[in-house]
Amino acid sequence: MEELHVQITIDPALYTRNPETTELGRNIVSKSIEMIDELGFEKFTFKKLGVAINSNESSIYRYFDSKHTLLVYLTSWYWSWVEYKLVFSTTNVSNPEIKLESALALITKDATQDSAISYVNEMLLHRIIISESSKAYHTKDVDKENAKGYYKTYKRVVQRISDIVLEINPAYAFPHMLISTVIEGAHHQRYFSKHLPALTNVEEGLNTIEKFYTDMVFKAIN
Amino acid sequence: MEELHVQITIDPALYTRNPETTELGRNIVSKSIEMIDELGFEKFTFKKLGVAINSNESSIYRYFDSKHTLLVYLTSWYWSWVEYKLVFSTTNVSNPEIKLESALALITKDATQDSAISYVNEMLLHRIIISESSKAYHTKDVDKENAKGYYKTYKRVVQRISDIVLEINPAYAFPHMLISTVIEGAHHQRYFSKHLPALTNVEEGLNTIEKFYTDMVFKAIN
DNA sequence: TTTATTATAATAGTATTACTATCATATCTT
DNA sequence: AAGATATGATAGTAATACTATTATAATAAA
Repeated sequence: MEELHVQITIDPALYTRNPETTELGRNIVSKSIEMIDELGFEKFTFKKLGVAINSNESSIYRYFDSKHTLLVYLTSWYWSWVEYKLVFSTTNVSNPEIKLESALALITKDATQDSAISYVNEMLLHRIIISESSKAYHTKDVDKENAKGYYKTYKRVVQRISDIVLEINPAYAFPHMLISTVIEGAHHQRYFSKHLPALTNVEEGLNTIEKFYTDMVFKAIN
Repeated sequence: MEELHVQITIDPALYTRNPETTELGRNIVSKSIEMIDELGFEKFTFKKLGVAINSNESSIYRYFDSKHTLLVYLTSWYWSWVEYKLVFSTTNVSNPEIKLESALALITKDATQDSAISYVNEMLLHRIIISESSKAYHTKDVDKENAKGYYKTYKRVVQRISDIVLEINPAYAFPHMLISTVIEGAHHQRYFSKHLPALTNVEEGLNTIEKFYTDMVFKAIN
């Protein structure tokens, strides 16, 4: 994929100062992605991040009011980016089967190097989504946060792909279930293939995950 | 389900003193299930647990060497219990399709009140599994912990159901992927239906989750 | 029954975390 | 050059996830 002019808009509820607009903000986002990938979310702290970017813990708190909202911000960023690619690859495609196929490829494929936005390493971000993103909504505060719109980009992506499913089969009753199963499933399988291979049947270099879920979806909706 | 004599054996790697064998141990397990369900895993602490059971934080540490291993212990307990029910409901059934159907019902159905073991509230435990269990293996130490056998009960359940799949279709290439997708998917859908309904299509009292995944599995393997 | 063993309780302590508050300084705008 | 705003530095707090030590209570062995 070439250098694209992507406009990724994140809900202001997810930050106190918009990190896109300043050097420090972009450093925070950029380095936090690297560090969460490296340390895992639990061992990642704003203090360590401050040291790593030669800034101060207190300055980071001016952008994000908690470690948790930063994680939600990053997942939201990821889904915005997926949404952008989804729209890009499906508009002007009239055949809904083909649209669905590229949508499924997008959500099940392994991360590829991208450089749509200079300060975000999309490959690392994808890895974070796989190993850490479920922590974003497995909180006691989900309902409150959902009401504030924290997860709406994710929901919108699911909605868009569900709509393609309905174009193919308007009578299909479970499009959202099906698509969220594929999304979460693809993440799990990729995680399992690396860490708990007994739970999967992934073979290197064969696109097993993509094929498995594409097959599953088309069988389910017909 | 009636009162059953269930023998649930947990790997000694998951505790330092076996909680089954003492009153205090059983209290720890019992109350921790209630408290994790109520507070969520993050806000649950050994100190609060100590207060709740009129015991001391330090005493709890003699049974479990961390909050994290307690969670792994509980998930292992859950999978042992599922395994027991699985074996119970599938042995002496010759038709593999029927076996698979009851296996799928077991892993996708809503929690029912059970009382196989007095000090474990299986319904609450099931709720914990749905909202917290993914935190058990989404750690930077997965590989180390997997090597120690922390997740083997879960893997064994997946293996057993995969074997039934292979009885039906010996040529099917992705049984583990399929079954772990169903297990994780069913948990997610149940969580989504409660907290993020835009991601699902569950309707009250219609067994949507069970039907959806049963249909999915049989379509996938044929 | 005394003794030895073991389990539990009580207390204290530690490094770290996830913040908040305050104030000084640097930078940018008007 | 003045005012506004962003950042940095420092300090502080309550809580967390433990560890270590010592005392006491309950149980088992001699």
